[in-house]
Amino acid sequence: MNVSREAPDLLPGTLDLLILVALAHGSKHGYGIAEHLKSMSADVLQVGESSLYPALQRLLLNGWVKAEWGASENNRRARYYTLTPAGRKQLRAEREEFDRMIIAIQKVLQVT
Amino acid sequence: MNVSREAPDLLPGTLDLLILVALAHGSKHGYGIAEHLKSMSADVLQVGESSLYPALQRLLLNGWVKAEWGASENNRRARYYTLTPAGRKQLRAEREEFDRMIIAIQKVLQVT
DNA sequence: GTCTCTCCCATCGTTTATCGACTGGTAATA
DNA sequence: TATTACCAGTCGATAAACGATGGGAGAGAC
Repeated sequence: MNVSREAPDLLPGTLDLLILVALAHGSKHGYGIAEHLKSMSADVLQVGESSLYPALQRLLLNGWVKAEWGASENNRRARYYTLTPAGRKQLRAEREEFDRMIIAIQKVLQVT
Repeated sequence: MNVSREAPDLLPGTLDLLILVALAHGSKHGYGIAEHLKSMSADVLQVGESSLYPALQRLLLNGWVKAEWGASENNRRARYYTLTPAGRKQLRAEREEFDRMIIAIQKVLQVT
C-alpha cells in the first residue's frame, strides 16, 4: 500500500506561482516555460505537459496571463503567454503567501 | 471565476511531513498535533480535523505511526499516535525531499 | 524521398489531498 | 443547567497533478 513512493515532480500548489515567475521576465511559450523551470532548478522541477497546459488554462481564465500565437525561435508554431497587470499583482500575492507558508513550516521543522 | 482566493491553511503535500515532525519528540493525540503545529507556526498552520484525521489514517496504513487509546492531561479519552522506526525513516526521507523542492523553487524565485 | 528526432500543442481519465460541514461524546466550570 | 473547551472521527465536493495518448510541423540524416 504505497510503501514505495515516487519523488514528486513538484510541490503541489506551487505550479501557478512558478509559471507566473517564469513569465515575469518576458513572454514564453509553454514548452519554453517548462524548459526554463527545469534548467533554473537544476533539473529538479520537471513539469509535465499534462500539468502545464491545464495550469495555463487556469491562468488564462483568471486573466493572469494572455496568449497569442506566433513563431518560435526554431521556426515552429508556438503560443506565447504574457503576464497581464493582474498577473503581476497575483504573482506578488502568491509569492507572499508562499513565503508565509515556508517560514511557518521551517519553524516547525527546525525544532528537531 | 475564482477571482478572489482564500489563503490556504497549509501547503498541499506537506501535511504528512508536518505530522511526522510533530510526533518526533514524543506521542501526541490528534488534537494535540493540531495545537502543536498551530502554536509552533505562530498560528499560520491551521490544520482542520477533516485534513488531520484522514492524514493520520494514511500514516497508520503505511506503518509510519501506531496508535493507542489513553487519557489526555485533561482527563479525556484520547488516541495517542507514536512514530514507528519506519516513520522516523520516512520523516528523514520526506524532509530531504521537501528541502530539495524548496531549494529548487527558491532558485527559480530569486531570479526576479 | 522518407525516417527519425526534437520541438510544440493539447485533452482525458484517474488518483489523491484538502476542506467545509457535520455528527458525537465527555470533563470542567459558570 | 448550560456553556465552553477538549477530543474523536466521517462524508461529499473540489481541485490539482499526472500518466497515457494523440496530434503536427521543421530539420537533418541516410
